[in-house]
Amino acid sequence: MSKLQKMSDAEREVMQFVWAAGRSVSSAKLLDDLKTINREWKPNTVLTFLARLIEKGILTSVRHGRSNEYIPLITESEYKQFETRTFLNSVHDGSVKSFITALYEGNDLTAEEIAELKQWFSQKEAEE
Amino acid sequence: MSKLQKMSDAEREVMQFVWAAGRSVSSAKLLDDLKTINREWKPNTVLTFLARLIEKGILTSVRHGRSNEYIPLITESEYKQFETRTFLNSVHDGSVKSFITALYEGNDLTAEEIAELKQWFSQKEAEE
DNA sequence: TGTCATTGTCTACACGATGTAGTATAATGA
DNA sequence: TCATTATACTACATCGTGTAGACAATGACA
Repeated sequence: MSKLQKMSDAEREVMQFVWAAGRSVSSAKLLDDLKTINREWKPNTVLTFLARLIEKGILTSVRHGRSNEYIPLITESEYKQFETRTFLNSVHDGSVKSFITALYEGNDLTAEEIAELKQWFSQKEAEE
Repeated sequence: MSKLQKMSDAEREVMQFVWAAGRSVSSAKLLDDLKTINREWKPNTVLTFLARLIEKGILTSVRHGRSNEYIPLITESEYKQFETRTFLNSVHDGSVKSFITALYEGNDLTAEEIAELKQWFSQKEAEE
């Protein structure tokens, strides 16, 4: 419940798999999927993460027989929006330009990225 | 010392005043400046933040008589670069476009911002 | 030159988040 | 009904953070 809070790193890793699984996912499948990356998490550990994701307003679950089905309450994209806006406000006073400038000054923008973004902005502006 | 770590919120507030003060600043002036915003920090509390900023590789100090002079080791701009890059990697897999897209989809970009950024990119591209 | 006031460093502590997982409980199928 | 099994509850150490007291060093002044 409550307002939508930030995920921890481990929670984020788990959520990535939930989102990847589609509309909903059983814990069995999730546990299984998680084995593919070799995180040595005990099942209970993952269940704790899931419980916390529920507390944080990111997930919900429905009982299905004796196991749970987990269902995202928000999309990955929505979550990224949330994190992005929060970050922008705290570090860049809400200014996207300050953000871009920071990257540019750190030589963190390649010519390709610049071109790609320029393109993107032109298109969006045209759409207005 | 060490690698340059993230500041906490309170540390960030203090650092803002250090940066604003110019090349270096005495604790006396800093304490004084901080009084202007009404943070009810005891002097020792601020001193703790300063000590931690030193540990985190963001500040250094020189003894000057019986008081300290605090000197930033990095500029505000450099620090923002660091935070920005870290954030981009953790939330957007390093992709600036993913970042911009998130803002756009959240309706967090005004037409003005788009225009401004488009402009900015055109110019940068031209400079290449 | 010894004492005091000032400023800094060290130490402490409570609280919340996080990673980690054991134990208790409830539901199901045999 | 009872063993199985997946979930919920509880625990706990560690770390970051805000907060600040106690103790130490050092100039300044009598």
